[in-house]
Amino acid sequence: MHRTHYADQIDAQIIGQSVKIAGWVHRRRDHGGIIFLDIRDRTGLVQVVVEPSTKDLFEQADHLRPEYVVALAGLVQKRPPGMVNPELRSGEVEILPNSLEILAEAKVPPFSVSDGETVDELLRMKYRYIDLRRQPLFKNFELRDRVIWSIREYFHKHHFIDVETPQLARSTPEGARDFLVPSRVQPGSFYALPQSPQIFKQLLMVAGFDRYYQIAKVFRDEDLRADRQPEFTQVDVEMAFVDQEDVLRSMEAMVVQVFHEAMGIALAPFPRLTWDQALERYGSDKPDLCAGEPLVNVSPIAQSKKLPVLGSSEMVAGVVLRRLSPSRKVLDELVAEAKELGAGGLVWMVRGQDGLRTNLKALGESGLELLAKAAALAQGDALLLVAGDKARTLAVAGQLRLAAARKFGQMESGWRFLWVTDFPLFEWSEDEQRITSAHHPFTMPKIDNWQQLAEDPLSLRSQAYDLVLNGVELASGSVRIHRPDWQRQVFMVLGLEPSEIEQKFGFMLDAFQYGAPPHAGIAFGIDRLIMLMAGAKSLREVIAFPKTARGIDPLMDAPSQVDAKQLRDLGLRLDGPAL
RNA sequence: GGAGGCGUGGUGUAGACGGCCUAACACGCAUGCCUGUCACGCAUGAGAUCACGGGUUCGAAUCCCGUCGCCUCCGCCA
Repeated sequence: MHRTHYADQIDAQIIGQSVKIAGWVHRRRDHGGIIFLDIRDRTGLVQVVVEPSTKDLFEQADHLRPEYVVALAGLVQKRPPGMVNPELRSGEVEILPNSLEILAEAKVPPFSVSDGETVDELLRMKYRYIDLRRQPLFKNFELRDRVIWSIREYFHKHHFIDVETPQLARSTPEGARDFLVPSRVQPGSFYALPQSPQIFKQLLMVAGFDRYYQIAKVFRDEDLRADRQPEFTQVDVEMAFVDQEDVLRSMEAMVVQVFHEAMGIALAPFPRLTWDQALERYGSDKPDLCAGEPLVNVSPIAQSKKLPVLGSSEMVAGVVLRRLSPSRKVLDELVAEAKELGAGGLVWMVRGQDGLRTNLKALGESGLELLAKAAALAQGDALLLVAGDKARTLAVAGQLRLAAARKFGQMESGWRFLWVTDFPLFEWSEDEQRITSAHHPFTMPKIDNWQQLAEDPLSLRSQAYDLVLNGVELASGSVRIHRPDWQRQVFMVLGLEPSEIEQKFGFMLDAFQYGAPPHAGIAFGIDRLIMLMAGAKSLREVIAFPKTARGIDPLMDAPSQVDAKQLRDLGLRLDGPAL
């Protein structure tokens, strides 16, 4: 072994001991007559002093450069009085070496490991192994490890069984675009990389596994975002003989444990909203509770009092700004922002020292007072009103609420979890001109009898639920359909032909005929959770080797072209601009 | 597919009003000096087709057009 101690184990406790350490040269401070080396390993730094009396060592130390890999043995000694560095965990001591071995030399790195300077992200990704040496990035992976460890511990403790499911699966309709893998053995056929282990885990329930979890890599061939990578990791869970309440409770307990164990944070119980409530109050199905109070629905007042302009709208939703006394200029900016978000306009009112100011005088004294009262406007408060059809108005008001909170620096910090339940079962796809599943086609409807399903499918709610943290969707799940006849009915509503159902889902319906227990599950986007816990702005900060916004891995230079023989083996011929 | 931002030595930035740019500053790098530093200090030096291509102009890092790359957002993401 090259090492007996890590840097963070070198401290005043072991003064006088001989130790061996190994790591990278972080910095060298050469005073001519004496050389200081900061040796770095993943735990931190330790200072090494090389004195000219040890001539060989001194000459070697003279040759060292940043990022050289070294191993050295020496004596831990107390630093001279006044020379303590309180910034370092090992700052009370230093190592006086008696041997020093250069294990590897290093080119000057393309960017500094030690200075913490912001570096172009493409360069960081190309030299990811160097970026990962930098403390801020490495810390994210320590956190990630603690989180994953805690998750596994929770599931193991609660009798869940970790099962791996195939990465080479079949393409299924619905959902995101699949990554396809051509089969050599079956020319002309393709596997699909899983968008989730959904069907497999349901089959495991049929198999009687009862409680399953997996930390699973999943793949979606869609455009990337700061919080979306083409491959990412899910904590995938499924439980048999449970209802929605059981899943929510168990998963909430899991998240509470993770925050406690990985970060020492005690979370409050998670509030819950139905999907309808979330939309009505926050204009979003993933409300950010950090962004101040809910929207105010003043439609009833506007309509019953037949207020000018607003009274004829289906929905009038208000964003309340407390104690900001916004200036005319700021209000004009908000009007512009609202229009950018898709509002026809924005009505504002501010309660100043001498009454209510507004950009819609037609409301009159009494109209203004009514609205101001509904929003409980005190002096300095402002109310921003968006009006129009319900869906659009709520969406715009919801975004305006977030934009305003950010603009005025009123985003609270904290961990504001929220369960959103009772999602719609279906939605109408304008694109495809057909009904699609809001969650996925295996979701149990919230209905009293199955006659309802075909009557007005778009009005139905489902036993589906999301976990939201600070406005970010963290997990999504549902109670599943476990009866083949019910499942068939849902497929029919989705417009699948019976032959198509047999071909694409026959195996699943078949399985359900052999005794399928009622079951429910959920999947967490674990990268997103860790991103939020780490305070990072992008998933790339918590994934070791991520891809750029255009799906490129600049380190390996993937994806790449392949040679003709590979294509021939697969029975593929390229067509189009790639050639 | 669409919109916006950015691209200047190895790194981070300044320069953007066209001529003061023969491109500046900090860090890094090289060489030398220095026995208590910890972002060591001091001195000297090397290092840039100003992303690429075209245009306007007597003259372009700077203005215009196009291309490429990175980032953000919309679409897309059951």
